[in-house]
Amino acid sequence: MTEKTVRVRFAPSPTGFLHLGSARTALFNFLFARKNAGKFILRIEDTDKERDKPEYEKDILENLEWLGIKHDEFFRQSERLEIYKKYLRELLENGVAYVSEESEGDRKQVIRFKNLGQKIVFNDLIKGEISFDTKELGDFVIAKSLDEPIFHFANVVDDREMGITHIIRGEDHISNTARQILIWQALSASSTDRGGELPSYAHIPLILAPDRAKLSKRQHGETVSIAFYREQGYLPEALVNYLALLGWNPGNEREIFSLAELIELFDLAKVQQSGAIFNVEKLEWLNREHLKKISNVQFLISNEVKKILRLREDNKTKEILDKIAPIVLERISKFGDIKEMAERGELAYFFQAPEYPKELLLWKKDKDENRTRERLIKIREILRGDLGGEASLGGFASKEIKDRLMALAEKEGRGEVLWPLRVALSGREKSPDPLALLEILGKEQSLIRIDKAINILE
RNA sequence: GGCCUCAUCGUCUAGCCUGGUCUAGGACGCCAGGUUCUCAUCCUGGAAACUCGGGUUCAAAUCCCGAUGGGGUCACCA
Repeated sequence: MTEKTVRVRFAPSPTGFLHLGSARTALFNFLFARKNAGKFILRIEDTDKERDKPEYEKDILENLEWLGIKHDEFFRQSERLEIYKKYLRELLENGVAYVSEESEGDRKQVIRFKNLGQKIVFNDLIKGEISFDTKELGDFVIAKSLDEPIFHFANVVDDREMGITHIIRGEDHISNTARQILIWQALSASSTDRGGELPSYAHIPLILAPDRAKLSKRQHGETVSIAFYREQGYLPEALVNYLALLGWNPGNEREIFSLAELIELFDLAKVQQSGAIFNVEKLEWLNREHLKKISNVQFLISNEVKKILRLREDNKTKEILDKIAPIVLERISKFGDIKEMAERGELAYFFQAPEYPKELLLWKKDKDENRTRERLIKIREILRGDLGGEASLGGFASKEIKDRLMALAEKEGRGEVLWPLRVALSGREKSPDPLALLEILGKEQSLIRIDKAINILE
């Protein structure tokens, strides 16, 4: 049996930014095409002169590319008006369509499809058998004029012309399917040049907002657009992974996938039948998982920190950036979180000595200023290498230094020693552990900050 | 409202087709405990679901019917 080459299309209209739902539709089409060694066609359905905007098309193209969803062929309906006109004429000549005089609407004449009102049954790859009685559709409009086809018509003509074998789209199109099949059949009967079997349909469930309604720009704002997540600093691979998992799963418990792995595993039969609520928390988790996987994550984090803190490019800065990148990685789920860290003051102290109130130095279980000061002095002695005259043993923040600090902490109480040390170094009640801080700041800077703390307690 | 469609933890889901192995598994989130002081990470544990009602059957989350509930769609938009 020779199977026809799989050809699928993603057909957005440039009336808005690429949003979560359409991106997932594009993704499923793309995965299906790649999995089956077929072609993925991108077709811009810009037949609505009033609402289409070039910047929306640009946004769709850019974000699809960002996600890694590459098309094999590209079309724009506004450039194919002659083709629709040809078919329109043909249907008119055959009496399948007719020019109708209108009393309502903004045209006095439109082209309507002569609907015989038959029953349409099709087998949806995801939903199963679906049947419609097309009687209630009436003679629907297929074009405003010979030069202005509307969606249903242009869409079907192109699916025929482009040899589409599988139509994978959102289930909000289910009710459009009946009239599109009607048009398809009419075209099949009248045109001589292109035959073509009716494509298979696969209507995928919708992505829902937390209120269970279909995601829409109007109701749910900018959080529905891909660009929004891109700006927040999510990884495209995480978004692709999450979108794929919304309504599809491989049938086992695995959840982390690269695009290549998704292509390998994708199967329409495993697509869900009911809508799925978009959950940012799971996306954030997935993004964290992907952050851990990408090789240049430390470099990217360093750059981001440098940019946000407006740091100079010197060796010392670079050294610190390299050291804090892993620490930042542990605390973010997306690159955008770095900015928030900076705003909360969780970054600046790495690069300049912090200001803090004296009370912060005091550990909750021992608020005595003198004892705290004495402990800091002991810490200073250890760091200087003043204790026992063995300063030459190892470098700064070496195992010896750490062992001594911990020995002191064991003796005096961990919180009693480590808390004031951390505050002295970071000026904050929440930070990485003080030993790590010592390593990042270096001997000189650490001692400056400890001296400062000792002075504050004087 | 008509038509179409769907229904397992709060959320994403496995299991359903080919009934028994399901006292229903995993993940996110949440809660508790642990890991050198705080935070983060990590580890361990925990709470949490088969919408309801009939039927078929020795046996139903799984098959059938109905109810209820959710969603979609009803343009000279796509």
